Amino acid sequence: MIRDQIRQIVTKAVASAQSSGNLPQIEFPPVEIERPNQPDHGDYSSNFALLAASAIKKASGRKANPRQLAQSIVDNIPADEMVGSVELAGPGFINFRLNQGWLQQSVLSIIDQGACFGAIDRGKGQRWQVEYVSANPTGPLHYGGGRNAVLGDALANVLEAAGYDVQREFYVNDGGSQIQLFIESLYACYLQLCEKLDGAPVRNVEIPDGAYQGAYLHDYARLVREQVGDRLAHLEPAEAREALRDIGREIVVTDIRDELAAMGVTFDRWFSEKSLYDEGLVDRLLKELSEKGEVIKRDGAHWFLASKYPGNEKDEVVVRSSGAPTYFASDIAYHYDKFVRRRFDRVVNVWAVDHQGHVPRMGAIMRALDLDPERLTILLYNLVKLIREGQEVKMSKRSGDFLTVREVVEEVGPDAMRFMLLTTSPESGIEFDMSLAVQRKNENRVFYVQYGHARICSLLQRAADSGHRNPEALPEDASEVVNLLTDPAELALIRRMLEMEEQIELAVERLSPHNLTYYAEDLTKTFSVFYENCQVLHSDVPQPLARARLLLILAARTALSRVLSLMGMSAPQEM
RNA sequence: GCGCCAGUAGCUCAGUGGAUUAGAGCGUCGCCCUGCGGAGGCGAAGGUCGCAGGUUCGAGUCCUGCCUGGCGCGCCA
Repeated sequence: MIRDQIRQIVTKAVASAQSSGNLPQIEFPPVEIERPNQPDHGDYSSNFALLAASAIKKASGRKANPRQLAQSIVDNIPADEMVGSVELAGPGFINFRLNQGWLQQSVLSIIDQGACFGAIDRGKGQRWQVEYVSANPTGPLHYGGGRNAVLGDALANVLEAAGYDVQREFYVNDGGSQIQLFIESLYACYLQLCEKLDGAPVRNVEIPDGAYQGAYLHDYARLVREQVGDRLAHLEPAEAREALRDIGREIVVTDIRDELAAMGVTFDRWFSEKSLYDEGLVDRLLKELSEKGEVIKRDGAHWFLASKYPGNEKDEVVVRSSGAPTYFASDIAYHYDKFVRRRFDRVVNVWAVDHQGHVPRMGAIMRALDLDPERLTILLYNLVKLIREGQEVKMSKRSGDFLTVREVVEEVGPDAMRFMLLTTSPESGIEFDMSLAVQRKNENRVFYVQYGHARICSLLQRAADSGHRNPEALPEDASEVVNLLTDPAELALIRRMLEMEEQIELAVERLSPHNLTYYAEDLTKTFSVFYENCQVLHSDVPQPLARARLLLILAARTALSRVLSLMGMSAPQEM
């Protein structure tokens, strides 16, 4: 990465300045390289001399002049093909400018990297898991789950680009009371349907409090009937429910899977909570934790003594006095499975902010299992407010009448949905304006970016039609040709594209890929300026320059489609 | 009451490894089409970065207190 290389250069220069006696032999803070806001300040800049001055003052009590320190560092920076100039500026900043020839050649490197452009090796093959969505399998996804899906998926993409070995997982809560309630609700619905259509026996099934009652249940009931006819209506209720458990689970999980697939989100594994009970892992771990004194019996229930761990104020029930385990019991087994059995180095769980209360106790689980809590990160995201025609779209949760992910995707399209739900940092709320998302106008940022890509494709197509050879098969003189790219707009575009690695690193470092949406816009904007200033296919443009510019826009297409794919969006050839 | 998060331009939001003059998009007001997709480009106006202290040579960024809004504090998930 460019910034790392600059950091290396400065670090080495500091070391040689120290050994030649121009800098004192004290412990200096690590060299930081930043990107200045002002173009005048170069492409990269280091404030090291300012930090060094205060370090010297602290160590020796002597005042040091940061400008002089900077000068002795600059004096020790050797020539480098990547660096065009090194300047000393202001109170002691060291500003770097990239070499023009090096920038020009990097166009070829971008084309060469293709779909992998910007990949870095930060992860070094570490095994990470991103667990996201994990909505209760009791109905279609609430639109809010769309943000979870987009965030988790983009995060997984960006982690892969940064060299991590990533597994994407959906945890299916099919072991608890909610799925039970769902099955009973579905059973009641199914009985009504069979009674009506098949004249099946009338059964008075008790519908429990809080039963699910959304309209989708009727659709599911129809699916059940298509599969097994009215057979279940003739069984004893207990038997029927047992049979319906698997069928109902399969129907709802398939529904959720299809919804997510419609927005381009897929998983490597759908992990069943129930399987943790079936194989006895939950019981085993509860027993072990009891033996270790982490779980005790009190007031008829079994409690995990979370309060002895930092950040936890209360203990947590793992088995109710009724004998039914809570979700917390399976959470213990689930995380044991993730870290001990499957040996993930790190796990990120993506949760909506209303689950924030559970975060501390996850840390307690990790400690109780003798695992480093740092290996588990809970990524919380804020809620989504849907706006349509300037009005908030109100939901009635009581009747199960809410907008689903599927409906939002159908209304605005998967790309607009993904982009919009990715634009803010996770901890900020989102006002998702659906009316805006469908507008084919420039105030819609999604269209702006995709339009840029389509424009590039159109240009390349025109070039091919007018007899230019395909620039993707790099001509032999390519490295000479790109030296013709000297227009400020051309160089600005190259610089912008070269930010890709840093953007990927940033998204990974903060575990929040929203910066990609801004980068995509900047990239598109920089291309548009080039497009406005520099003709490609025009009789006035000499052949060699036209060829150079075709290589440049091919690189731009590579970069733009890369960032779109990291966000999980399509890169349309035409619109 | 306690905890977490947010408060930056008219609107929606970036920026939170402290650093040279605080950004973008939209909106508003001006420009630019006998040129590759005008779904574009250029420019202007617009901000005491919630308030008050503190640390620092330097704070939107770190610390403390307060105000406002959202969320969370069950043998629910």
